[in-house]
Amino acid sequence: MSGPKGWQEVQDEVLARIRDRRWPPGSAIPNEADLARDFGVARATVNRALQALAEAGWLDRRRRAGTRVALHPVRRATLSIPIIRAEIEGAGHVPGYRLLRQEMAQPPAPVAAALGLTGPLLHLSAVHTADKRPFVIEDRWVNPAAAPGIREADFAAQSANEWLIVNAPFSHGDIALAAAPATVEEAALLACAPGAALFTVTRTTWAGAQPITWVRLAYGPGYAMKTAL
Amino acid sequence: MSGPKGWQEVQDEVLARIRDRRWPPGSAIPNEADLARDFGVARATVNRALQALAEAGWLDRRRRAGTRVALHPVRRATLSIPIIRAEIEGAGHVPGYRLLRQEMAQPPAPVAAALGLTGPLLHLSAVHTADKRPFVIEDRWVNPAAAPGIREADFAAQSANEWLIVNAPFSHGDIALAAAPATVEEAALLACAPGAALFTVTRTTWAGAQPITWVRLAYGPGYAMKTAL
DNA sequence: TAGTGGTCTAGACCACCAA
DNA sequence: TGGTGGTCTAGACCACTAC
Repeated sequence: MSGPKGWQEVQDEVLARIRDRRWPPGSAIPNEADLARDFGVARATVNRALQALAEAGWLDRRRRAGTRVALHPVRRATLSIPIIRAEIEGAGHVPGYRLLRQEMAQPPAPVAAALGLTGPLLHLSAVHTADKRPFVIEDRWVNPAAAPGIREADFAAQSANEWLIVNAPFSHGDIALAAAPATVEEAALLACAPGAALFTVTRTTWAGAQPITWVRLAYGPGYAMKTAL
Repeated sequence: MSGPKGWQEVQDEVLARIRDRRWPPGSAIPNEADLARDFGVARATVNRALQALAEAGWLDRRRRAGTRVALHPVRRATLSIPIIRAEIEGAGHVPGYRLLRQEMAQPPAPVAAALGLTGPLLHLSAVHTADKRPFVIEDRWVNPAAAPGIREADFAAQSANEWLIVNAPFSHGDIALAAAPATVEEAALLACAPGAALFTVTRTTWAGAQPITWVRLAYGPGYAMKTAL
C-alpha cells in the first residue's frame, strides 16, 4: 500500500479519483489533514497538489466549506502570445517585415475609446512575411507618452512589435480573437480576395493606468491558432 | 525597513524590480537563500513567489544556473472553454438549441484522421441560439465506443456538448482557432451571407489514448472571443 | 564537485465563514 | 465558534547541471 510520494503523484491520484467518479462532480473530498494521513505525506504536500488542481479548474476550494469537485470542469486553454518574428521562425519559415506607414495621426473612434485617449497617436502599419509570402498585417496605434523615444525609433528595420516589448513592457491588457472579411487594402497586402475570411487578434495594453498601444493583427487565409487543452 | 511579508508581496516586489529595470531582461537575480535573508522571510516563501513568476513567464529558472529574468516575457492568455449554454447565459441572453442531425455516418477524411479512427461515427449537428437568434453552429463527430450510452441519449433536449461533459470527460485535447467563410448551409443557419467571415473553434479530445470527439463550432459574424492578458 | 532550485516535513498561526 | 484552507517557518535532503 505505498501511496503517492510527491505532490505531483498526489495530484495524479486525486485526478484519477475525479476521472473515474470515485469523487463525482459536486461532491466534497476529504480535508487536507485526512488526505495527508491517508497518503502518508505532510499536509503541505497535499495542499500543494490541491492548489494546483484548483488553479486548473478541477476543484473548488473554500475555507471552512472544504474542497469540492468542480461541477463543470471549466477547461482552460493557454495561448502563448509570441513575438511575430519568433512565431514565423518557430513554424520553420524565414521571417520578413515591411513597414507601410509611420506617422502621427488622429486615431479612429474605436481605437481612441479603447485606449481612453483623445489626442493624436503614432500610427504604424506593417506586413510580416514568411518565406517572402505575406503572413500577417500589423496595424498599430501607440501612445507616445507611454513609449519615450519611440518617435526617434527606426521601424524600417525592427518591428514595433519587438521595439515595444523591449522598451515599453506592459502590466496588463486585453485581447479579442475574431474573424473579419478582408478589406480591399488588406486583400492586396495579403494576396487574397477582398472579403476573404481573416483571423484577427486585437490587443490593448497598459502599463499601470497608462495606455500603451492598440494593435490589430490580421492573418492571411488558412492561418489557425493552435494549442493544447 | 519592513520588507514583504507574504509570498504575494515578495512576488510584487520582484515584479516591480523587473518592471523598473533594476533587474533587466536576461540578468541573473540573487538566489533564493539571499533573497530570503534580504526580505526577512523563509526560503520557502521566496520559492513560492519565484515559482509563480516562472509559471507566468517572467523568470527562467534552472537548477545550478540560477534564476534569470526572461529575455522575452512570453505573455500567455488563458481562454476558458465554457459550455455553450453557459457562455450565452453569461452574456445575458436566453439560450436556445435546435438539433439538426443525429445519425451514424462515415466521417470525412480530415475528421477520421484527426481522431485516428476509420469506422462510422455518430454525427451530430445543432444550432445554438441567443435570444432566438442563431449564435453558433455545432458540428460534431463522436466515437460511440468512447461514450457508452450515447446512442440512447436524446439530443433534442440536451446538447451533445453538455452530455459529453457529464458522461465522457476527456483527459486532454487540442484546439484550433481560425476564420472561415460561411458555406451556403452555414449562411442559411446563421442568417448571414454566404462567404461571410466566421470565427471557428475546432477541438479534438481524448480520454487517455481513446479518441472521444471532434467538434467544430462556427460562430456568427460579429462574435469575438475575449480574455485578459 | 559545489551551488542552485525542487521538494518534503512537522509544526504553527491565522483568516475566513458555515453552522 | 469550530473546522477548514492559506500560509509561514526552520530545517533537511535531493536532483540537476554548470564549472
